[in-house]
Amino acid sequence: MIDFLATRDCAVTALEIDRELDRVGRASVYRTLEQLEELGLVQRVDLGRDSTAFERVDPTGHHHHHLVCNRCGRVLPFEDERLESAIHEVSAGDGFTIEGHEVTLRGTCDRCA
Amino acid sequence: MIDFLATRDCAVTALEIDRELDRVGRASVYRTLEQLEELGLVQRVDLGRDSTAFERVDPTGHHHHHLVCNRCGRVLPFEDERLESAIHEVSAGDGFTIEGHEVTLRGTCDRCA
DNA sequence: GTACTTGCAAATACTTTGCAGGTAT
DNA sequence: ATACCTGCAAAGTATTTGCAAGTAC
Repeated sequence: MIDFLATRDCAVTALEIDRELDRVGRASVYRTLEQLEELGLVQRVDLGRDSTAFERVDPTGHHHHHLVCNRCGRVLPFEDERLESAIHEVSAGDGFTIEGHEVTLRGTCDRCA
Repeated sequence: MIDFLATRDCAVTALEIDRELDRVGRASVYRTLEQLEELGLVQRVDLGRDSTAFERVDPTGHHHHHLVCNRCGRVLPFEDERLESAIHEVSAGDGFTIEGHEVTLRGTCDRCA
């Protein structure tokens, strides 16, 4: 299963993994994802679909965000340097310590337009 | 229930609404939220908690994003003009038409620090 | 009356947990 | 044998749907 996740750069849901890997039970999928998340190798991304998606964390710190199609649910990755720096300069104030961020853009993809 | 939502500026989950309003059944809460969402009066916000949260949409177009505490799950609103403009300039390319966006910052709140 | 809305209960979907059996040391 | 990992099945939680009863017109 680890190998399978390694082949996917972008978000995959727990059920997708379970569906594609016949030899692995659902329980193990969830348990493994939980462990990988604790180790910081995998990250939970909430895309508003029926089930939660996960994706591997790039060890170089490089990361992307997601475009989600409102019609078909397709998820596409994107990157934007300006957006990243704007986020890093957000001062939350109030003693809130920011540790991570997540950006989701919603709209209509080329196939559904 | 509409009145109840009107009093809350920031994200509330369907179950919180159900819990606080004794006279209203769960089913009606979900059905009403669905209708309000279609009318554009309420917006679904996915904060990675167990259940999906909703919040009312400000008719002036003014809106905020969320800080979510990784330890206690508390949700705080924030706004940032620079962040908004950076998002509006993201060109998705690939024929993807952006209709909305959602930003979630995760970290530790003052109470949990 | 008809049309629409409600709440309850049942159904469905996703996720977690208990447990028995298997593997590795 | 002990410690750990697995899958299955059962339990738990969130959400949706069917339906009968209630309200509005």
